[in-house]
Amino acid sequence: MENFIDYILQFGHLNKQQVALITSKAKEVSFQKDAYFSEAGKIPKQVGFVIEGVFRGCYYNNLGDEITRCFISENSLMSDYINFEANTASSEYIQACTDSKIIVFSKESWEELSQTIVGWDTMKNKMVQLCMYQKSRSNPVISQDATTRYLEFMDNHPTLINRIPLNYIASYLGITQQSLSRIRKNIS
Amino acid sequence: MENFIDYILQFGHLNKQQVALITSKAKEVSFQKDAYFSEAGKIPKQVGFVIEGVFRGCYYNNLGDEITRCFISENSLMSDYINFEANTASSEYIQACTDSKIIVFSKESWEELSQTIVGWDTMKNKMVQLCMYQKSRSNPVISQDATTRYLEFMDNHPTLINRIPLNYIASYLGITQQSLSRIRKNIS
DNA sequence: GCTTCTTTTTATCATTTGGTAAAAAATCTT
DNA sequence: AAGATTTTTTACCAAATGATAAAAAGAAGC
Repeated sequence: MENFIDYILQFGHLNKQQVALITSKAKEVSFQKDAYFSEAGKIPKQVGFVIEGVFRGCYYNNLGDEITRCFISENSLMSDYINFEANTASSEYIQACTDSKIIVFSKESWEELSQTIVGWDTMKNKMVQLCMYQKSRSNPVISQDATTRYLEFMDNHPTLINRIPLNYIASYLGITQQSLSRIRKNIS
Repeated sequence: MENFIDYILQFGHLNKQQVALITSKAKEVSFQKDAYFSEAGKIPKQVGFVIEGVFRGCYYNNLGDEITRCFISENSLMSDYINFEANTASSEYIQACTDSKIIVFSKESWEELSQTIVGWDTMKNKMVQLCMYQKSRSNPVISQDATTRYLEFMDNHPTLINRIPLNYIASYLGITQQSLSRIRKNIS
């Protein structure tokens, strides 16, 4: 929980009372590997913050291929935020890649914070926007070849490589698992 | 200007006075083809809204290749918003692909609106977040082959194909201009 | 209309990546 | 420990894309 408080204090100041209020609204939840935090076709009802573990955002294309769009690891906000706000169904899944612990806020709690803490909305929006921005910046670059994308992935996510299956990483990088295996061999 | 008012009214209600205030802060500006709205290394000082024309977000990689990250056409918000808000230098360019007309708000004007119009911040953040979200969704999908990416690009941007140079589109799709030319030939 | 400059296409060959199949290695169950 | 399952690696060949060079087409200036 302290990690989450540290995280939000990056975006503005809060007094002890306010911190206590936020803490009281948060709930710690465990997720087993492969469990879904959010599912395609359902309206996202929660905002999460990853305490321990790794999640991924993914979807299926018209050929049934599974495509990983992003990874979310420790000390990151996790939500299909646009659909969460708009009360609309998501088109993606958010799935635990490992056994995980997260903090969640229900939609009601999340909205109550806006009404009771002056300045929370500003902090919240900075948080959400920075999140979206960073995600867009860490994505693999389509004009680079697969080897370069893999090397940059390891730069951006040095701790992930040994924690999640390589087929997730391959689908994130836009290549087959076999190609990724070949690339790993050629590098080392 | 009406287009911009229609655009913002999607995100909330405003009375006539409020609309008039917003209008008074906006300035219409022309951009010639190739001119920069925003530049790498500089702090973005304006938020724009495209009335007529097409812009692109682009940057240079370590080989000096020019890479197009997005296109921004009529009736869209245009800004390196995170750096605009944070007063930090951008790492990208926003460049006019055609002669264009846009509306701009200076940073001062943009912030005055927050202080004078109740609810503007909420509308503004919805706008910005939806913008970021849509941009991330319309990006070429890295796991698709170049032909599919090109076909989806034409679906997503049917009006762009005849208005902007093909090398911009190629760099957006992550392929060489020669490859794009070959793909176009094979399709038709 | 002619020249110059820019954009787009074509062509050839090397390299990268995908598709398919199978083997090997690692992990999990019992 | 043995068997079953999952994950990762290998191998082979076909297809897609890149690199380089050059030609063709189109646009701009005089």
